[in-house]
Amino acid sequence: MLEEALREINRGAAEVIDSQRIEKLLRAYFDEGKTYTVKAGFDPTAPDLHLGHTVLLHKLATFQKYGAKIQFLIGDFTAQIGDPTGKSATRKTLSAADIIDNAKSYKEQVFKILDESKTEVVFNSEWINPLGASGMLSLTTTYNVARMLERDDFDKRYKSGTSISISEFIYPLLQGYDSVHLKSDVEIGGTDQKFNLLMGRHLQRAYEIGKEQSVLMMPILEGLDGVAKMSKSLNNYIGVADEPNDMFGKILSISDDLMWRYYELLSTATLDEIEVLKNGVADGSLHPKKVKEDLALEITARFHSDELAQDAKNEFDKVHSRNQVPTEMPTFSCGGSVWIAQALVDCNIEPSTSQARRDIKQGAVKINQEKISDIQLQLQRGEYILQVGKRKFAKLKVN
RNA sequence: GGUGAGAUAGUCAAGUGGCCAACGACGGCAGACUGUAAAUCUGCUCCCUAUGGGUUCAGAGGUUCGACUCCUCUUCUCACCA
Repeated sequence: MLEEALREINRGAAEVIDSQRIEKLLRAYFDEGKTYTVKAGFDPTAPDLHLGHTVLLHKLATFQKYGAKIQFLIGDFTAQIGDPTGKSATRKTLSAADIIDNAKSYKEQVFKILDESKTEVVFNSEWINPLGASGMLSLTTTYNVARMLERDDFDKRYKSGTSISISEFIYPLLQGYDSVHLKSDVEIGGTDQKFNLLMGRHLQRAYEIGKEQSVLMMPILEGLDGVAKMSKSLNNYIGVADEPNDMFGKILSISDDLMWRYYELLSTATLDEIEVLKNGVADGSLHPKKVKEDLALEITARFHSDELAQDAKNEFDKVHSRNQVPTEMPTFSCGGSVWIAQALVDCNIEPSTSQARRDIKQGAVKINQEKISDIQLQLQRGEYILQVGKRKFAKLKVN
């Protein structure tokens, strides 16, 4: 039991600092039922979560399974500064109203993964505000500029003469101070957070609270391309708010290699179960597509429902395996006869008539399932199902 | 503050008076093959009812029959010096 817990907790982790302490905490839980605390901080600046963000949530859920109380920290105070991690320029600050809004949408999503009864949601302004000038001052005496500048991002900016505001030096200190106040036993975060996470240990020592948190770092999840990190700006993400059909389709489109990565970091299947799947695929008794479908179903169901996930799968099979037309698609109408290229643009499935022409030439455009090749084609009165490529559909009524 | 280098399509990066809507790479889209896989191969990749036209190469002027390429100023980036 203890061994299994350890394996699941270390699953996918990039680095663990002071894992012996984690083992002790688990032992105390199994032997005496003692609980412990695991902290994870979230910056309420990004309200639209994607699966990359949920990697940490899953890890927290695993901890909950093994006796942890989660301190889900919303960095409402620190968000006013902006985490300098990985940034090459000073961030602009957020208004208090924005922060509250973002925090709210966070909570709606988070409990699809976490057990609410074992989670405490806390805001760090609660203890940072009362700190006052003197509290802040004594916090700054625990560290020095030279060591702060050891950080890669600060170092680069310093050397290149890019501005670093003093408040950005304060950020890691405050994040670390959160751990002092919360007396966290463990803190988890992404590998990019290493410096800030270690600051928690440093400050817990400096403030002599009698423990030093263990730190568990999770890797940054790769996006749909399997190479770059998942991010909205790279448009290789799966948003937790994506429609079931999109979510299912996106997951099924990842490569088989990446699928295992997603299993490791995003599935609730145990390591043993995953091992069985891997062996099955390796010896040919399991089709990789089936395995991927199960993953897509699991994840889609988590953010929607079993039923909607199943619907998404059926829809997917219909459109892609049986080459039929989707049940629902955006519908447009227009009057008179329409030039096909213009119609495709009007239905939002082509960005320009130039692009539409190219696609028609390449045989990528279908009307009512029939490939067309005539660029000059005029659509007369009637109802048409327009299709570009494999996944762009629209219905057009010409009156 | 001084000197030098540079700003080109989604990104990187050629082009240094006409052959440039602009080489190439990546990305993206599409086709073939499939499991909507991945890998691979092929085509396309500013806009416009198009064997033609229009707007582009940081911005504003200028030289020229003609400029992304030359000149002037502006803005911004980078390197070295102080």
